[in-house]
Amino acid sequence: MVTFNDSKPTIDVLCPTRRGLSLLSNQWTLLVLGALHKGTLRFSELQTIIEGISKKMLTQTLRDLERNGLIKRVVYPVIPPMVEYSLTPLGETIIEPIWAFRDWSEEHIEEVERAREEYDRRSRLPLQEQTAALVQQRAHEASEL
Amino acid sequence: MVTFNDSKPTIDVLCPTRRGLSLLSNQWTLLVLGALHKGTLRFSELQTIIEGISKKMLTQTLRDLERNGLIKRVVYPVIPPMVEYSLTPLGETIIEPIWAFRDWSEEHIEEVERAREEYDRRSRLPLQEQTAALVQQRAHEASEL
DNA sequence: CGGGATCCAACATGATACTG
DNA sequence: CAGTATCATGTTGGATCCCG
Repeated sequence: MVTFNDSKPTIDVLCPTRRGLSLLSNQWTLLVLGALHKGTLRFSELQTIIEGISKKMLTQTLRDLERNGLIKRVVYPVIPPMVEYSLTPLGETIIEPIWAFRDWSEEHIEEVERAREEYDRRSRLPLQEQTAALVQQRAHEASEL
Repeated sequence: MVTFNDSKPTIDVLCPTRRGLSLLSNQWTLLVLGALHKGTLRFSELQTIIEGISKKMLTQTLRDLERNGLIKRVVYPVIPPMVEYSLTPLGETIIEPIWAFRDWSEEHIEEVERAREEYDRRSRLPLQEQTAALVQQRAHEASEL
């Protein structure tokens, strides 16, 4: 079986995994959740911590996370405004999978990037040399065993 | 510390997590990897299994995964063509984080969806009633303790 | 069968300006 | 400070047609 829901041999549009995947529709979501892991942060603190995020995307990401019940938003009626964000209990539960992915990235991302460079290098060669490069590669792999 | 790389108090653009995140740039990547977990599959099998994916996106996703060294592509010189895809050893390593996310989704996605409906329902109310709804909510939470 | 090439609509996102 | 609104642009992905 290759299913994600252990009931059909297809990966159904409505299986939990795909519904969950929709939460990570933008690349910032996971980073915001990760940043909030240690506790409460203000809007401006998040924007400082998450390098490169625009105000617009941070706002939008925070709204989505709040809407999905993963974070809590607290507005203090002061001037200038102050808004604090923190994980809800539900939000805390998603930290573990995020850490799993972070750990995988730290351990394997460089191998991925090496593979990518190798692929790109090879794709710039004429066809005949590609075959030769592959033979080389196989010989290299064999020598590692 | 809220960092993802345990070196700076920011989530750096080049930290492993963000470089890893770029692998999941499209929503199909994770599903394709999951589908290949049990073994080799042909292009057409993948398209059948992953409900809703277009030929174009499947092709593109498979190319990216191959480029990143996560899957292997084997072309059999027959007519009609036959192409088989399978995980590389590197690709196998990413299955565990994927399963972590799948398990989280199965366990928590319904709570997320309930929160979302609640949020949407509440946002359709006039402001005064929103406050009342929040008071209700707090009372409900308190009764659960 | 497993693509590649092209066109086009929808969406995502950055920049900028404005506000309580 | 923490947003919202608007505009401009780039990217994505589906549909379609073609090919060996």
